[in-house]
Amino acid sequence: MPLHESVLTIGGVAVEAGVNVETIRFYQRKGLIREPERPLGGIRRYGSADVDRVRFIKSAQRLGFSLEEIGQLLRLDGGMQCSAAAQLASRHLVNVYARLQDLNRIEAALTRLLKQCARHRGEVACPLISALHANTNETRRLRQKRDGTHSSV
Amino acid sequence: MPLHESVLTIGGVAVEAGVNVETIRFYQRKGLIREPERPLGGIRRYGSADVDRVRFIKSAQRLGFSLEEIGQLLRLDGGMQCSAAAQLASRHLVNVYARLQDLNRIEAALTRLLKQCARHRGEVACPLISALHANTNETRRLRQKRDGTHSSV
DNA sequence: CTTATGACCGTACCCAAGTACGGAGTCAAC
DNA sequence: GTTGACTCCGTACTTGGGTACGGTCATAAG
Repeated sequence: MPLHESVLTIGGVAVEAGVNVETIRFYQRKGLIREPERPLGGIRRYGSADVDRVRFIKSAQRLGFSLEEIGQLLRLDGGMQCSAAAQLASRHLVNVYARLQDLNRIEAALTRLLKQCARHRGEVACPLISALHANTNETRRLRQKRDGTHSSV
Repeated sequence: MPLHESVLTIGGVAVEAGVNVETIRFYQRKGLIREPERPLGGIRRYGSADVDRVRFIKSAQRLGFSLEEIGQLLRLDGGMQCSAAAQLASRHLVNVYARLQDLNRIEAALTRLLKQCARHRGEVACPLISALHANTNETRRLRQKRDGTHSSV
């Protein structure tokens, strides 16, 4: 692995990293990746470090980090700021737990409704749809007690 | 429950349904809720059916349906089209499962990384960050075999 | 009668994470 | 020495789900 083998064009980086050229430009505008010097009137050249950086971003995105958060991680990188990175990650983990809980509730509700739907097929009104309506009434009843308007499913 | 008690203003509907006035207008523009006749030069009046409809939309959103899908559900409503609604819901359920799987993987990855981070505190490079880098290499290796560019975390 | 609050309406703006476009310049191959 | 592919750059557009603004009208209370 030679140091600083600046040999790729932006299109090459895009192919290597599996993203669109425009995406790379976009990341540059966001300050997430560097913009190499341009040999007067020439074309910018990139190295494998740049490709890695794009891949880093994509990996972090798969972990659910936003570009904003990824920017923070990148600023920490290199300085082995373990505790800062860990803090970021655990803050993010809290989010993940919340979304997980939401989705589990949604999954349970949908599954239950679908079962009811299958049982009552053809009779009366669709349980799925009336459940959505029923829910609205439940919300109303709830609102009369404590007014916070954040009923759950 | 009187039929057609058109007594609320748009602001009243908004309060009753716990949403912003602008949100109601927005739903009207999207064709999700009706726009009552306007008594020449007067103010539109709404009934509790309209409030229910907004609540229906919000309930369905909590189940993760998009406004597009909700529009379909609303068009089914009233006609006890159970199987069509069920089909919509089960298609949606597939999405939910996929997202759930993603989130579970993310949760596992983050937890593992955080543990490593805690163990190696202060030594060498941050495991969290270097794990993301390592991942980029894994991606590269994968890409050489089958080119689909959808590596998992 | 006046004033305040709210309805009406169109349009513009917000966020994130890109994608698309168009004109000009560069580079390599044939 | 020209063609074709690619780069550069700025700007505008996209999607989803709204929110905000600003001017004009309507309605109710005092």
